Amino acid sequence: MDHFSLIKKASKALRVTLKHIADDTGLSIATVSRALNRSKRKHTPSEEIIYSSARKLGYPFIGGDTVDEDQLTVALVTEVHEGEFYSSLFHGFYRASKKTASDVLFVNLAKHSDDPIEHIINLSKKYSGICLFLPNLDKIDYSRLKEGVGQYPILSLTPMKNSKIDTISFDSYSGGYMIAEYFEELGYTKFGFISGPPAAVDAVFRKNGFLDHIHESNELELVWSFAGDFSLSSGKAAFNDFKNTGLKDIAIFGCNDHTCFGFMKGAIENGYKIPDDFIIAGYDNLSFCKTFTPELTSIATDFYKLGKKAIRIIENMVAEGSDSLGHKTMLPVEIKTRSSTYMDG
Amino acid sequence: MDHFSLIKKASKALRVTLKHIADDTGLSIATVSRALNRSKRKHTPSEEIIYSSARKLGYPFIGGDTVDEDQLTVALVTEVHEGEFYSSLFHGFYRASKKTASDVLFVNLAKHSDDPIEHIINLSKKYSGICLFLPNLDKIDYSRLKEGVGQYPILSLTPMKNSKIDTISFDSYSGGYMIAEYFEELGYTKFGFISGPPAAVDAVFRKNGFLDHIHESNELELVWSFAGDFSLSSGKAAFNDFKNTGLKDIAIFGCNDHTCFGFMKGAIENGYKIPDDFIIAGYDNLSFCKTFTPELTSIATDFYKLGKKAIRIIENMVAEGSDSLGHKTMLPVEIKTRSSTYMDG
DNA sequence: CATATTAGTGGAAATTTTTTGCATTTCTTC
DNA sequence: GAAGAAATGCAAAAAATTTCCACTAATATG
Repeated sequence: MDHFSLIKKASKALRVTLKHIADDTGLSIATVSRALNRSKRKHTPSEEIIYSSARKLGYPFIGGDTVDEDQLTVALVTEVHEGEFYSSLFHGFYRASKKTASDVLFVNLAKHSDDPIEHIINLSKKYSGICLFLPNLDKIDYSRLKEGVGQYPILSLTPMKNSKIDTISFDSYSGGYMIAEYFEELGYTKFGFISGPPAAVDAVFRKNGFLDHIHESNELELVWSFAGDFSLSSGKAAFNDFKNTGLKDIAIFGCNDHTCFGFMKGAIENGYKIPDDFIIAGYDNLSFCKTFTPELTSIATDFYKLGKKAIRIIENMVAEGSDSLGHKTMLPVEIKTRSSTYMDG
Repeated sequence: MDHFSLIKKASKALRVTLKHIADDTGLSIATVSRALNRSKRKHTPSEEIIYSSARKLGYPFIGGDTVDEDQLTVALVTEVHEGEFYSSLFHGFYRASKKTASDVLFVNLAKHSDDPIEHIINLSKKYSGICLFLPNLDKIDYSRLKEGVGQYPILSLTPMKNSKIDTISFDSYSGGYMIAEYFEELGYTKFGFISGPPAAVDAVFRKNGFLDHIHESNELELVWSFAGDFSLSSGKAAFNDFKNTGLKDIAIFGCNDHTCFGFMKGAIENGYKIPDDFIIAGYDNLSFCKTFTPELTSIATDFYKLGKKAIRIIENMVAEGSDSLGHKTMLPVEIKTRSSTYMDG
């Protein structure tokens, strides 16, 4: 079973029996039993009514998705949002599940749900392991979760400072660092930076990596920075700020691609030439990096590898009976250099 | 319950009982029963082993996701792929599920699965209704499906010619038509067109709508067309073809946004000015339409409305006990005009 | 038109599964 | 090493499911 699911609330688990269905449909228990156990559906009126009632009441012995023995089922718990990111995440895990013994089931958790933590704890009864991508959870949530699931394979895909739960994420720090190194190799000494929302731990790591490399060298200097929020419009705002400084020959790192697109859009509309007037690199390697003119240099993250590694970690936890104790796994990222940072030809 | 799920194979449903778990764990049936029925988990070694075995074997009475009475659960069956489209689709249905009495569960179906049709038929036992987005299914598949589920609420989101299953989709024909009308209003008489893959029925409708409006008027003329495949690179190829014609002052409709981005990219690299040298409009209204320079005029589809309408249709089918008989529902689309088709300021 | 034939159904017995009472064992703590 | 707490297994009790059998209604047959 590889599910994608989102469950709302867990009311008290009163077991549904054939008697309930019989009462609900007005038929006898015997009839209900027979209808549900027929190997081939007959689609008679009674059968339709029985199935419909069984679904409504949640009778457990319907739907033939029996689990393969020795196959783990890992739940990837997220909130669905718009944007390329979620498709990439799901698709990466989905591909990974085909290459591993385990299956992945996508559980969408409603943010405003009565009690998301309680809900995740319930999921732990059903699935062999859980991967969480829920950037909105705070430390208290994670503590409750850890308390609730006990020794259980659980893994967060959101880097958390000082978390008691194992995390796996991309090595954002190195990503930022690589950008700075690359800018230095190209001969730039004046650097600029557009930050993301301070609450996004991941964005802060990107920033730290970038700035740390600058500070390691006396030749390199951060001459401009702007507080963005990951959005296209904040990229545009960043450009307007940048324009007023009159700076040129500067290498800019925007901490995600969207911000860079906004910045470049503003620049092009104001007659700037990229990479002549400045060079710029982003983070995420969205498919649009190759669409934009100039094509945007960016840090690529591989969601297939993330999925594979996450599943492997869960599998190991299950096999060894070991616990999630706050280990951090970082996945390498890759720089994709394109024409936003060098001349064509 | 609002699930997102993908199920692989359905082996013969041998019912899992406490005895199986007891045999598997080496504990007694009584111990297993007690462990599974405790209101609060204790996370003792035995309990962990019991839960793990229960999960592995697929014991049904675990995981407290009891279904709300009178609430329908609709399964949206897709294959997960990369790209903004799937996030938008999932997010649209997800938002819609919050506004309706029903819940949506996303089922990802492996294309290469042993027998996807058999699998969907099994899903029909479990869920109140099914929405399919599986463009790869052929007419035979749909017939088998219809045969297998009998009178059951099922709905396809892929337009099919002559399908026996109800379909709901965006009004692609009108989308193409609107583009041609809009081009005419702007005063253009020479039109160009880049098609999509012929297998994509939806793309063919877009084309038909566009061409039909051209043919309705004696003033309008299709002076150039190119066979694309929805990809960025086919858009670039289209531009190279277009360049050789030397045409100017032409209004081009690319049957999806990606193709247009490729076309515009090629044009800009060759020193063309948009919208001065030609105007262009796409289809899908991807978020990147606003990012590109010039911003791309496009046909917007509203996935929230699609989800809401699809759920309503399923709800009606359930309420009236009516059948899926090949009705077609078209959802209006909207044109978003941007600077790829008119001057700024 | 009466009479086989067939499919569907409910009652109740038979069977299976789950829960619970109770004695025993195991583990922990002082 | 003993007392108390927790966990376990056995077996009885309870609950749930399946099966047997008789009955009914609809359809087909002579």
